[in-house]
Amino acid sequence: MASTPPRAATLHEVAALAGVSHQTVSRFLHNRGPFKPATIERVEAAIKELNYRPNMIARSMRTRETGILAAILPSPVTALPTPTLAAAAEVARRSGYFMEISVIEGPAQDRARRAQELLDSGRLEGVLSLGALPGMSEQPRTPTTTALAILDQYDDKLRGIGPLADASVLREIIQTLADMGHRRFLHIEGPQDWSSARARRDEYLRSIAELGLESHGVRGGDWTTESGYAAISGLEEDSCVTAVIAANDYLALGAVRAAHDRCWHVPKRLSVIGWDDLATARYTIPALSTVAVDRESQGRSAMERLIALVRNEPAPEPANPVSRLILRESTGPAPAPPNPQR
Amino acid sequence: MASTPPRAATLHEVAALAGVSHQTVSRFLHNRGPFKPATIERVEAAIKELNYRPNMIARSMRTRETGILAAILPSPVTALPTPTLAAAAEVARRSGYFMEISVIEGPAQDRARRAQELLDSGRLEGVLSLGALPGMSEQPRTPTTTALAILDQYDDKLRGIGPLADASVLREIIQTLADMGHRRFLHIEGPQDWSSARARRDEYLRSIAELGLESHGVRGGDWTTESGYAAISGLEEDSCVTAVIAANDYLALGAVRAAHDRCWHVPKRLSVIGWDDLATARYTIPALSTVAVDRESQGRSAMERLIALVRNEPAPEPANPVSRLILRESTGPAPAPPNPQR
DNA sequence: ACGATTCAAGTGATCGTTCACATTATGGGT
DNA sequence: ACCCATAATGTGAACGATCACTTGAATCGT
Repeated sequence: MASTPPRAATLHEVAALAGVSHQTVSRFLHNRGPFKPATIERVEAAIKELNYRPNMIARSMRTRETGILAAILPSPVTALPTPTLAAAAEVARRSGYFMEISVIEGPAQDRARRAQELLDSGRLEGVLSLGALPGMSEQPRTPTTTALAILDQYDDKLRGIGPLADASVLREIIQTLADMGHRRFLHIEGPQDWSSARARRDEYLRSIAELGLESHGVRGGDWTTESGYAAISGLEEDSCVTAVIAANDYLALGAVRAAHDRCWHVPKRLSVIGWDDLATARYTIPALSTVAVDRESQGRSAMERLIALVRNEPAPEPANPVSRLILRESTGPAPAPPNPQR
Repeated sequence: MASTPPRAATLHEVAALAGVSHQTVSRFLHNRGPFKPATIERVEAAIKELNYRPNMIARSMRTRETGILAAILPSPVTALPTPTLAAAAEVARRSGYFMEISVIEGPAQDRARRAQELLDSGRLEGVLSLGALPGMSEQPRTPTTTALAILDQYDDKLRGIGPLADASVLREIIQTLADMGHRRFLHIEGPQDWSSARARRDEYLRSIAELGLESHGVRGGDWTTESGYAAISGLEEDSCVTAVIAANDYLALGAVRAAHDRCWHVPKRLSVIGWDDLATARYTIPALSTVAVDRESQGRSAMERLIALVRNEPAPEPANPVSRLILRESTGPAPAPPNPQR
């Protein structure tokens, strides 16, 4: 009807049009207190007429609550951890919060600075970091600080978020492969500023040593398929490596393809095992052995922890993250040694 | 030193401590106007002492600018389109905006409603939707509305964002396969509320008809590997389909594996082609033929369009999205007919 | 018919910042 | 010593909502 107003309608304008006070409209929007039917009608009409929408910024300014939590992730991640994020978002939603995702680029140092800016902005009630932030640790919300929870499988000091399930699975993997006759291993690691990557690497080295097996070393260094491909295609022909443990499925897929390209059959000549159980892992050829991490429950309990920190409630019982070894076609018995030793 | 203050320091507190007016501190924070060296020193000291951080909410309330754009995506997407998002975020960053990602769950109807809420919240200066929003279309920013750009390969009315590169590639695919002797095709489609999925399906049907080839129909319906697997494993043994065109790489990977499981060699018995050129597509076995969509430039120009809408500038020249057919190991000549016809 | 009680709605301050404007130093020329 | 331009800083009102109170209208028992 009327020409476009110069700006969005405010509470006061609605109130004026409805012939009531601004406070009445505010109460109406929050379903507080009883109203006379006539009032309801007039206010509703005015809201509709002006196409009124509450200004969240003004509201947040007064209440100091935004209802928004952010999940932040480092950018150079091959694929965003969708199931983790989805589970976290679902928990947030059910608790009345909205979760947004902020991708923070750059080296670890920069990331911590940008994360601090987010924490200080006052725009967020809590921040869930996927991946470690150098020099920062979990903190509850106070009038001066925004709550921060860190999901990095383990926090920086390896104080367990749940038991060290991570490590135990790696040992199980190596034991299983050893039982199949494998003696010489290779680890393709992830970026070492991820504590989950560090934990896998460390447990790999420890298990190899404790079980009296041989390691041909550690390669890789980021989370990409290319890196996995390079790790295997760069291997000497006589390396005698028969089993490869990759820090994630992308690395493992690259490794499988590299083996294929140099005519090393997987698993007859080389066994490969990944980590994460990507949605496609059971459909690849050969189907990829991997570690299924319960990413849903991981995301869920991290978000529950964050919300407890936001509300200054005691931390909820953390769900035990269950990491489960899944053997598929990419692993098998070690090949018979090319030239028998005795 | 001092005990934790009841709440974060404000401009006024800094000003009081430094012995200047709040406005001087504000100016200082924005590098406006010259200052006496002594003033600079005192203000800097006060900011440090109180660990002052400007409250972005209060600032936004006054300036009506938040510097924040959001990319929204529907949730049931197998993997977030990382390259697109990264490119978009980079453009935003360079233009002085911060891009956050909001995942909106639920059916198309709900999504549109939630998107509208985001648009109305006042928290965002612009919204970039990946995927169509029923009943909503691109709009510039006005005092009462938030800018909205939609990236769905093509917008709802198929008014080309750039030329219909999409379609032309599909025709090229079919022509190429026909040249290799293929006569009977199958399309595995994506969800039809995505206009890109619709465009692929429509062009598939049109090309088949115009080139005088046969279609065994259309299967699929979402973007998942499972769906692709089911499409092929459900195929009759005597379907005579020799070429499968999937609407994305996940569907294609499922199709390849299903073929493998029923002992249909890819590509000797069945050629499969995907869409998107996933990072892993060139490493799968067999390496997947696919369509490389320039997702970076797609994300980039969508974000440039959004920023122009936010600033009420004329729309920038859209970069021509170049879709390029990449033939790898999963496609090959059609098999000789099992029983020669003449 | 009147005071007490509950119902319904109104008033003005406030959150922390920026805007528009007013005011007070400072220094140089005559 | 005075004026004036410019440098440097100060003042108070917005922004649009909510909070903490206060006030006026209806209801009811006696």
